[in-house]
Amino acid sequence: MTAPTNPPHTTSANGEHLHAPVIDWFEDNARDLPWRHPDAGPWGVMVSEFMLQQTPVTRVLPVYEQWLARWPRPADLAQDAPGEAVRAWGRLGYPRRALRLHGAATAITERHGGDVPTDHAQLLALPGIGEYTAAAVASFAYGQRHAVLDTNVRRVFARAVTGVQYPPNATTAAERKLARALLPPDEQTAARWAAASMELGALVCTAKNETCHRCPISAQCAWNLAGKPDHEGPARRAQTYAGTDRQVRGKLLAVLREAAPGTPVPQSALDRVWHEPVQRARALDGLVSDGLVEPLPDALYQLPATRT
DNA sequence: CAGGCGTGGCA
DNA sequence: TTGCCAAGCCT
Repeated sequence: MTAPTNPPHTTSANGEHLHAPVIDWFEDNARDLPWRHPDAGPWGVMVSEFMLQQTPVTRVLPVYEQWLARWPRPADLAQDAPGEAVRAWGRLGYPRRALRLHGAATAITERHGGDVPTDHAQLLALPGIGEYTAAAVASFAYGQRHAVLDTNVRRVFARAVTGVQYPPNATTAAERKLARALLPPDEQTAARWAAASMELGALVCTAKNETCHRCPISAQCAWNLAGKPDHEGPARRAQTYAGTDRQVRGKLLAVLREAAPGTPVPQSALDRVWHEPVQRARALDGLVSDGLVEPLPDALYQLPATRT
């Protein structure tokens, strides 16, 4: 008994047995995404993170390329009207992200000399950047050691470590604690681990139709070893869309996006997108109060031209 | 902290 | 066809 083998209940405490296989797998299987290129820079990483919030990679790719070509630095975006950001956002969805990205670019220009801040707390203070995005930018763009806990990583941890099919609906303190505990001590390794564990969740350990035979840690996965039991408990509440204000907002904004810059749209054109006047008015009011639409005299509307 | 917030692809 | 899902944030 000279070799100090770990007691079984502590072998996964720090995740050492997971780091190397997942990172090695990542070396061979990472997608070649533009924001992973060195020339993308922190701004490219940040733009990609905004766009990837709840939106699939395939839809982000073309918009990302156009965005970076048009606004290669934060100051370039800050100089333009917020409505131009909303217009360029296209059909990515959740257009308030475009407004917040514009606001973040403005703050970076005014407060950080035009450079994406390196500090997690300063990133977190920017509009549209929450716990996940702050950690992602700090880790992916600057190689720092942070727990990057997105839906992919949460699912990987739920299965590999906790042994359940799906993580809780909302991120828990226990998950954050686990993510920190699993973080490799070395900064550079931690950054690789963050990207690798996320990619594993995106490509192999997916929500549906996971492909465990391609997983580098299937032999150590608690969920797999338990026979992949089905999720217990209430299903995630399905998000409805048809007939909601969200759908009406989307239709209204689509009309305004398609109008040429500097060409306001008459209310009558907006009225055609939805038959029910009360909901239509409520949706338009919501867009205005969100700053996504700017009302003008004479019942005209446009994407926001004034910087705030 | 539960709910609001877009959009499109796929099974 | 309908339901589910996709690198969250904000209030």
